[in-house]
Amino acid sequence: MANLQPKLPSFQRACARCPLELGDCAITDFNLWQADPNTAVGNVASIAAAALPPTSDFTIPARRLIVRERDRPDFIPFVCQGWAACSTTLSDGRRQILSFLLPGDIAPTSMVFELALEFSIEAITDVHCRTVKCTAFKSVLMRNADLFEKFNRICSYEMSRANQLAIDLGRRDADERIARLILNLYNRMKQRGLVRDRTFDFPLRQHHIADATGLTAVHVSKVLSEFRRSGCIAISDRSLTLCDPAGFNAIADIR
Amino acid sequence: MANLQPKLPSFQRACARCPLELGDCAITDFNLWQADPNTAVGNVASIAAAALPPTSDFTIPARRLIVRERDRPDFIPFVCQGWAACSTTLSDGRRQILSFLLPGDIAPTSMVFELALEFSIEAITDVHCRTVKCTAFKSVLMRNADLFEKFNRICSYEMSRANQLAIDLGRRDADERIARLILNLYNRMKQRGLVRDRTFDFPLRQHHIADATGLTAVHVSKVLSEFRRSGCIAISDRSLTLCDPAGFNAIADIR
DNA sequence: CGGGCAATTGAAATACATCAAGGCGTGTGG
DNA sequence: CCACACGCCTTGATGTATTTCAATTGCCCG
Repeated sequence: MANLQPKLPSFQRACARCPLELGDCAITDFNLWQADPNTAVGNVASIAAAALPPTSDFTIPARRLIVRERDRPDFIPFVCQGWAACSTTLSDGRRQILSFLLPGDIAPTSMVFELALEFSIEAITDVHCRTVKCTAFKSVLMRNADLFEKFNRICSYEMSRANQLAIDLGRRDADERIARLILNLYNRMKQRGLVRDRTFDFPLRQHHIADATGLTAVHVSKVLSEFRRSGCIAISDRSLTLCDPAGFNAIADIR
Repeated sequence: MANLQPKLPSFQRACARCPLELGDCAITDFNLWQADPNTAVGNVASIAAAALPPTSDFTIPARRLIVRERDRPDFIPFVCQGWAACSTTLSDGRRQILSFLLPGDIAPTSMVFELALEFSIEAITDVHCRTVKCTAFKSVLMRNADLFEKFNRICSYEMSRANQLAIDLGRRDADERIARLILNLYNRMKQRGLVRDRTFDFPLRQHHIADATGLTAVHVSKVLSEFRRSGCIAISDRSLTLCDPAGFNAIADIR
């Protein structure tokens, strides 16, 4: 994977700019850098070290599951590098992706409290995770009002994103759904400082877009071709450029 | 409305059986009966009375909005009687219903913490509500671990319902969506002791079903006709009977 | 070199939307 | 009391967005 450095030092390199540049990063929010003394800086280090839960790190290769539906993991992962997808699969194989996890994201917060998972999390690229034990995480949240509030904000965001998804799937056509998905990813990457010249890493396969928008991969291919032909976006070599933001927002019915 | 008694005494009558018969009722969970001395019984009365937030009651006629999108109400309503729908509307009029509120339900919990609402709540039948101030409710939750846990369970349920909705809208056809909606309502009414002989009050218009399933009212009419013709369900006079549970579960792709 | 995943493209099928007309029940104003 | 409008449901005819099927290509990887 082009966007992933080879070994564990890679984690630190990718994260080196994190507490400074990343505006919106769950790992920073929850103070997990501190577990790595090399990355503890500024106000991050000032939060009570005693409150820190133990973490553990690992890398999952692309296309592998990180957690499986109906599992009961006792940890919750944070994504340090790479992209992942949360999805559920029906008995006959139909699949719906509920959310994408980008670098800096925490997995769905229901993992902290729920007994059995209602979704799988699958690595799209190679994914470097840092995980926290649920019990430890819960007790940190209970003892630290600030972290608790951050956690609640994330829960609210999840809820509102889930509602948005339902509206998009129920009441928007294919063009709108796909354009909105791409813009959502664009904006989240931008918040994290991962967009340069309107261009960002875009590792999704068309079947990921299909499963996220409730369409088929064939139709996604046709719509994307049309988007490219009209000059709104350009996709090449796993990266996407937003060529005509105004036009694309119009397609996405934004504003 | 057949299922609504005339005046305020009606509230008490409808609720008289509540803490005893209703297995799954947010109003009971949060101890709001206690505000009415006549209905405080058993362990309900045993919870610290000091922790009780003040409530206020009112009735909203059918088809009226209870709260409007983008409003910032400082209260959260509980539904004592009647049905309501939470929905969002796009600029061009397309509408998606995100959830139905049945007797005993609390409105979406985001109302407690969010600043601006992302949905409207509309009375389907005449609705009798009991509302609680958000600030008072929050402080009760913070002081009472038991209530806090109940609140969290409701949040989790909301989240998992929102995900279910996305899956249904993204990956299931019209028959499945409609059957699943009806079964979901059936089961929730049953939990509340409001199903008798497989029959329950069903005040939804076909356009409600359409807006909840992402279909048009015309198509809903055709699908429902087919369901009736095949003998799975019977609908008459605002009430619905589940004639063939096994067959209907099969249509809904359950189990 | 073969084999599997990914993307593209065209033709045919289909699920659902849209359009249109009619019926039925209910409230309302003359 | 009737006329009329209006909301709600039904049904058929037609239109269309998206799926399904199929064939082809490129590409990466072993």
